[in-house]
Amino acid sequence: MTSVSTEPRDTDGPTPATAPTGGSAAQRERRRRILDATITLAAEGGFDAVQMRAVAEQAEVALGTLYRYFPSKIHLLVSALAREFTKDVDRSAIRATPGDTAHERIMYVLNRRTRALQKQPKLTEALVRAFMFADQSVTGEIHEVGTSLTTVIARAMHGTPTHGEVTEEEAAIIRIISDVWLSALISWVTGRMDEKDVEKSIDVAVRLLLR
Amino acid sequence: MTSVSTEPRDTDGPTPATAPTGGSAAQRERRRRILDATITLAAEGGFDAVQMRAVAEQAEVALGTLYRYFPSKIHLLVSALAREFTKDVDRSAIRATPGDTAHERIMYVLNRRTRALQKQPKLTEALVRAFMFADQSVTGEIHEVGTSLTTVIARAMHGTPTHGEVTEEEAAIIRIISDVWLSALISWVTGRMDEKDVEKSIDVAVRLLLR
DNA sequence: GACTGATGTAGAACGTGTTACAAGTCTAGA
DNA sequence: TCTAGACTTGTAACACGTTCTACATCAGTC
Repeated sequence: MTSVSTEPRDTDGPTPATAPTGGSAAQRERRRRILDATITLAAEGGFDAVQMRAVAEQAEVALGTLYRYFPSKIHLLVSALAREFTKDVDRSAIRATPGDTAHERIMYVLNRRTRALQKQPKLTEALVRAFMFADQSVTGEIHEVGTSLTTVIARAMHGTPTHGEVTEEEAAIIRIISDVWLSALISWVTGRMDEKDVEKSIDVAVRLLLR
Repeated sequence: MTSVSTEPRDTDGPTPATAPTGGSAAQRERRRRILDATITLAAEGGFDAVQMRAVAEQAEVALGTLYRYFPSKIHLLVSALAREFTKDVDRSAIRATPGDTAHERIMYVLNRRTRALQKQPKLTEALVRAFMFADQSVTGEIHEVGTSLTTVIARAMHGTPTHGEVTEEEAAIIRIISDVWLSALISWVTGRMDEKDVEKSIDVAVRLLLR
């Protein structure tokens, strides 16, 4: 309970594969099944449908095991989000982003991601709400998500899949764009913006920041 | 349950004072006691300490009555936030904001608000997390908060307490600043940023947007 | 003053996230 | 093979948000 150390893992026991790698093959497999079940349930019924007992049942693990792998529902959902975003980063590394200007390229990647999320509104609702609700204990997973997003935007900005250096100013701009995108996503999830509003608000932000 | 109307109030029954005004004096008084209890509990122990039974007890109303006034814990907390923010707006209407440039004035009001929030970290945590977790049913209260924030920034931008017109572009800039401020606040609440980071990130955003 | 409908009260009950625990199973090393 | 310890299972229990029920109170109307 007194986990005040800076790194939240490995403080008090033999907790297994909190990280995607490590552990036995059976453990990695269990972890995969759990995250798959999470995504499936979230896609069907959103945040409320991701019930720990249901996830455990669908993943064919005991409830206690589920909690051994993911210490809370929020950790579980944010980890699922992190896994999805990581896939995106890998994809963005393969080829250059289409578009002639930084503005066009950034809008391309963000809109593509936005539309993908909007095709699965329930899933998005679950993941975004978990992300927003996360407290200090989820710092690691949150950071992973942030890094993925930053990397993708940075690559789009430069137009190359290579991981070029970014200046201080560019980093600041990227952070602001991320903030705006996330805020817009929240507004969309909670029904305060429609798809057009989301694209528009990001477009305006990018235009103002890159001028 | 089928409250798809644009205005969420008065759809299905004799629900009393959802709005701050209206109802008998005794009802306004109960509403005030409930929100006071909410703020007190939140200030002491944060989101988790705002337990519906505890709020009801401290406000000296029955649990059922509490739910009649505020249909969920989230509504309750966001309403409390809205009340606090409204006080701010009233204050900002009284006198001009100090500062020679829009940048200085905006930073002045946002930093003042930020520091006030940081003096009561538990309270802020409770309010911000509720705000983030709010779903569609809380649209009204959320909108109230957003309007307050926008108004305060707009006044600071122009340097006058009068409610002058804002251009499309100014409105867009204000929205982005709000987004950044909120994101920074979340990061601070969840321990991913310290006070300096918050001020800095807003300062950078304002500088980039007002240049 | 008595009736009536809305409002408030007290407390039980339910659902779901989380924790606890006893017992079974698997793995590494002797 | 045997044993120790970690891991997994199944299940019960607990906490808190939320709902429900039966009764009390209060305001307005006859």
